[in-house]
Amino acid sequence: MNIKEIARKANVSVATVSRVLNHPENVAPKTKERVLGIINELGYKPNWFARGLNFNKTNTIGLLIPNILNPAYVEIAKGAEDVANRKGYTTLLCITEGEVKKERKYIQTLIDRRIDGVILVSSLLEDEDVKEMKKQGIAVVLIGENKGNSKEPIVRIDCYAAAFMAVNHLLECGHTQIAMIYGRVPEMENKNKIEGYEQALLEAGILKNEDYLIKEENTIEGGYVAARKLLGLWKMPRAIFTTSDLLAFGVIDAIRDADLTIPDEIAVMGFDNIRMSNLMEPKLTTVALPLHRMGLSGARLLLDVIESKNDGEMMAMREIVLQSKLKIRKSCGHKERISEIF
Amino acid sequence: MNIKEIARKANVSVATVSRVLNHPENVAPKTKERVLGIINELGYKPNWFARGLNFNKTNTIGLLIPNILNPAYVEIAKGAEDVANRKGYTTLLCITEGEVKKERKYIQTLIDRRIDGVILVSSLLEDEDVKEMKKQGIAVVLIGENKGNSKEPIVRIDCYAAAFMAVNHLLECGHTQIAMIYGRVPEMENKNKIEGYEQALLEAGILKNEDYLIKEENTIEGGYVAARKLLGLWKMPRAIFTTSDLLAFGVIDAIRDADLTIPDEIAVMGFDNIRMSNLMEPKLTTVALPLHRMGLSGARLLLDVIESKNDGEMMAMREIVLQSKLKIRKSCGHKERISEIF
DNA sequence: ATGAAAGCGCTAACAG
DNA sequence: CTGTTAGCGCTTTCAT
Repeated sequence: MNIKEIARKANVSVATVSRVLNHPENVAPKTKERVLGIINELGYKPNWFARGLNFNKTNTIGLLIPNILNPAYVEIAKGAEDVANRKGYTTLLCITEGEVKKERKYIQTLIDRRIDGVILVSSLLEDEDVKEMKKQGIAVVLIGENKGNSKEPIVRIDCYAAAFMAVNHLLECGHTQIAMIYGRVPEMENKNKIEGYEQALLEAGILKNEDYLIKEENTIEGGYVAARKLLGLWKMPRAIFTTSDLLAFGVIDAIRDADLTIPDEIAVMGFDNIRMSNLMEPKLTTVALPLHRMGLSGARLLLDVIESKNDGEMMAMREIVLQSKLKIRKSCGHKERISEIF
Repeated sequence: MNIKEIARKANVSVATVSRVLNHPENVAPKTKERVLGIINELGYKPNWFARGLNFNKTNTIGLLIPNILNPAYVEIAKGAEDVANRKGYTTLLCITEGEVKKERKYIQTLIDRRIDGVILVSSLLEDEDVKEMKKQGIAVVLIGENKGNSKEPIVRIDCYAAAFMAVNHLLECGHTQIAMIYGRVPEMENKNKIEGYEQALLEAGILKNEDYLIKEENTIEGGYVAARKLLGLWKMPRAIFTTSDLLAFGVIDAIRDADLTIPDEIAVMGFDNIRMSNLMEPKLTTVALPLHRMGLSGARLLLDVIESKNDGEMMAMREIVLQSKLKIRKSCGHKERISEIF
């Protein structure tokens, strides 16, 4: 069923039907009523393609995240989707598995489908890729550190400071043998976290130990594997800082399998504060990120860009830096016990 | 840039360019080469809308799931997306929050966008809604029990049998005071699980206790709340069967907060076997579902329907029943200890 | 093997 | 306020 059919049944021209749908204010109440009646009665829906062909606007955004089995990303995605939905946009969720190749492939389909904009979460895409998208008229917003460090609007947290804070907490708990396990992705974020970790040690006058810095898949399994390496070391670390709660979960599992106790024999610090981090035994001390808010802000930013572009006014570069804070639970020992240690 | 431009630069007609793209076998090698050259050089991409206007095929499927923060659904989604992706389809992930209203809204946008098919996971949609979609030419496949129990192709597991098996295990462990916490959604699935639970008790000659059957949100928080109620009962249950691992997590948390020990003082049985269920302390005994495979099979089924529809051959109703099995870990006590109990 | 031209369903400028 | 009509970019007959 098409607009012509509706026009015929309503005894008007297709233009009038179209107007009823797009500029109802320009059509006589009586005809409007009649046309609307027929439309509802027949359940007519304008053809999406024909519409797009004219408008070249899809009311669709893309959302690229590395891994959907990591609740941290899901939280972000959920925040973004909420906003998009509320504003009448549909979201295309793309799981990149942390592979640039997959990202590029997704970007291509997204461009094909003429989406209005895209949110890149911890993407490995280069400046060049971003340029390409913008050339195709697609708005781009970043969440978290991205490789293509171009001047796009971005929502992020200060990973360097967050890691510094986390490691400092470990230090305050009396630890000196502090290892760090970081995920292969997100690349840039983890780089900053490493700097924070190293700076904290440096300021505490602790020499850095290459064996204490391990890169692994950013998954529970990755954490497990990395922890095994650490636990097998001649001089085992007494505290492990991980760049994600998922990694921390794996670490905890490995420590349990090794019959060591947390936090007495070894402390574990997470990062993200996903829902399940306080279900672990012991409850995980971690860096709390405003994940949902990150997604929210990112989507808002993107929609702003899209709509301001429609109005022709270029948007100035914008950067939103969100706050992270330490969530102190049980896995790093209690501050009250510091005295016991010394 | 459009097909006309390519045609001009290649000194051919638009028809030829179109043919190069769609029926390359019908165009002379030399011209084909030349046109392809220009296309690549200019990075030309056919307009998605114009294409759709002719084909009325979008290579897109929709995937409705109740909750993206439940890893069980995410696993299913991932399985489906894998298949879809591999076959060149894009997936529209829709999070329904277990609300029919949201489901209907999503269905409407999906229809608008002329997607080729949709996978309904534990949907609350009625037969009528499904009819509507099919009328609009959208293929429908179900995963899990759905409300609209229409004759659509479906992938499911036998929830009744699974619950029966789970409760039986609890029985074998010597339990008699067995409670059940079930989620508000998925509705039909949980209904079947209740039947399995009641049947198992019946066969064991245990009278059913209305206080022992609790409905709550299908989340960690829901499990916590429900467990609190149970623990506050005059005659507290000594075993709790939950219809999802997420609920079980909340239950475990509540039990810990009440300073009770699992499984000695109270046993917990989960359902789904999501990745994190063996990170809990104690490791969760649960009903293992082939989640990824469910998604996989669902997507394959859907694509079959879509493509067979294209070939005009109607597909017979198909039902795929997958196997669930008990994953015995620590949270329900050890079988070896049954003797101790008696 | 290629081109001309008729649509696909809709929107919007233009004319009345 | 409403109708006529020319596109939007592409595919596909039907000729040649």
